[in-house]
Amino acid sequence: MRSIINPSKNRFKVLLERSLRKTHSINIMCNCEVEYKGRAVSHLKMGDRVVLIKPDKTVIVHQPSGRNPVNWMPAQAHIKLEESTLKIESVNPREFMKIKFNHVHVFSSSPLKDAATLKQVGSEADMAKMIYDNPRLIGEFVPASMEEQTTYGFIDVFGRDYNNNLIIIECKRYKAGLDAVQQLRRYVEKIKKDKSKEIVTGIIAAPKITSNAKKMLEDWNFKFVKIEPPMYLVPDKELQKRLEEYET
Amino acid sequence: MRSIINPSKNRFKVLLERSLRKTHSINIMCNCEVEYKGRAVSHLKMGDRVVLIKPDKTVIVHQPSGRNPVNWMPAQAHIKLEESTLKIESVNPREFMKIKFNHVHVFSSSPLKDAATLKQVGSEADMAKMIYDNPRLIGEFVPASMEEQTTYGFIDVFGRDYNNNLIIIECKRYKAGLDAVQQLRRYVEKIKKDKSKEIVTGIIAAPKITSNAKKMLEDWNFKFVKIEPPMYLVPDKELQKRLEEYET
DNA sequence: TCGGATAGGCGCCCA
DNA sequence: TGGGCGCTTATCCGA
Repeated sequence: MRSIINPSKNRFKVLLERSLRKTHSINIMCNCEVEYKGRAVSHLKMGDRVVLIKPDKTVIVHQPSGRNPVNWMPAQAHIKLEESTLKIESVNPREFMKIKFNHVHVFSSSPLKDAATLKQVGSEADMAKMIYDNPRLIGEFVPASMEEQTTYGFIDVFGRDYNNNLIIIECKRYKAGLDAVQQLRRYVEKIKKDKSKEIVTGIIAAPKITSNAKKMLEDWNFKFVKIEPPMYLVPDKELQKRLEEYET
Repeated sequence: MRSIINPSKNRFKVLLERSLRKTHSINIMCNCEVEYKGRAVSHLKMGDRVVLIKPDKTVIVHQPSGRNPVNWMPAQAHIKLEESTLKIESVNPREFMKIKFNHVHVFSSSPLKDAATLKQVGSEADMAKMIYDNPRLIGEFVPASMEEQTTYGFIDVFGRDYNNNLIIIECKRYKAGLDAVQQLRRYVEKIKKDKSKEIVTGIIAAPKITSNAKKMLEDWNFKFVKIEPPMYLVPDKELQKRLEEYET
């Protein structure tokens, strides 16, 4: 575990090499320039950033605002330190990134251990399962299978109405757009053709749908069923109260 | 600028409060637990992580591997420190995240300043522009407009063949899949209807296309034209020149 | 704000 | 490995 403020260039190099060798997680607050070439080409001029290097060799560069990194390299890249100019170069078969450090404000590293995995509820798959287990949510629906395979994609929930006509349900955890309707349409057409059925009902199950998607849905005689994903927390009284407490 | 190894809980709290007040960028290597509730619900048990807090109040939690954060809160959230148990809670109108710190390995913060914005070449828009400026890439094509508007979406490049029939081009910077073909299909159908044209040619312009997308393309009598996005792994000098051009 | 679409998207799962 | 697709996607841009 190490943390150094304003290390000299030599010192920084030694620290970085040691931390990489020990596969520590590394955080560098610095002024730097970044160059990327591979799936696109980019250049980022001088500025202060946070550079994160993980034991798996993931490199992530964050500017002081925003949720997403401005530059990065995926895991398994090869990291090389350039002797003279205080650069690191991360390379994999299809791309590379160079970081040129002008000044290191803070260097810190630590041998982080983490065996935990995120437990999460509220995904589209959870939604599909909820519908499968509670077909009444859809109405006249007898579920048959989940994750039905088509060469044109996976059908979320598959079943029949009480007249034995096929029903295909596409779930969206938030708001269904044109792409969702197109997806559904692809499945419906594929199934109609493969199983030689005349009547196949397409249903979008989502908490919301965009205006245009609704229009397209109607053009194609599909249906929209408003369903909230399980555990989806809508802005509610409790949260509002909590917020008000903090707005002081 | 500050960096502290293994701060006591009280010390950590004081440091964090000061850094937040000064709107520094903050890095915390720690053992923690994370709870999230909002667009989904999640829990992450004890483990070592890197917590990044930016001046815009973005909070990002990274495990020691992988490119993506395991938990996060977008900018503009309200951050609160809980007195007794060494937690921070980040709240916005629709979600909140709690981080409970069991131990802080390293705390560091620094007033990072960064005015630079990423200059990048090789986007889909760059591709569309390239085609618009060099219609021969497509063949028999007279470009008419870029970013043509439909209620059902934006057409990348729009034009005509030598017989004055309409051509719609959908660009993809990497590999075109089923969704790309569906997108194209949506535009073609819309234009056919709106302009009462019989013949509208749909073209996918991309470096690659998936096998299934190719099949669907053929079903719909669309065409695939193999085109690389501009600046996709070109030599250094040229890149430098090109980047400079784009920066003007 | 809504709606549509891209992203160096990432990451997961399944054939 | 390729293909399809969800994601607390984020982010941008236009109406």
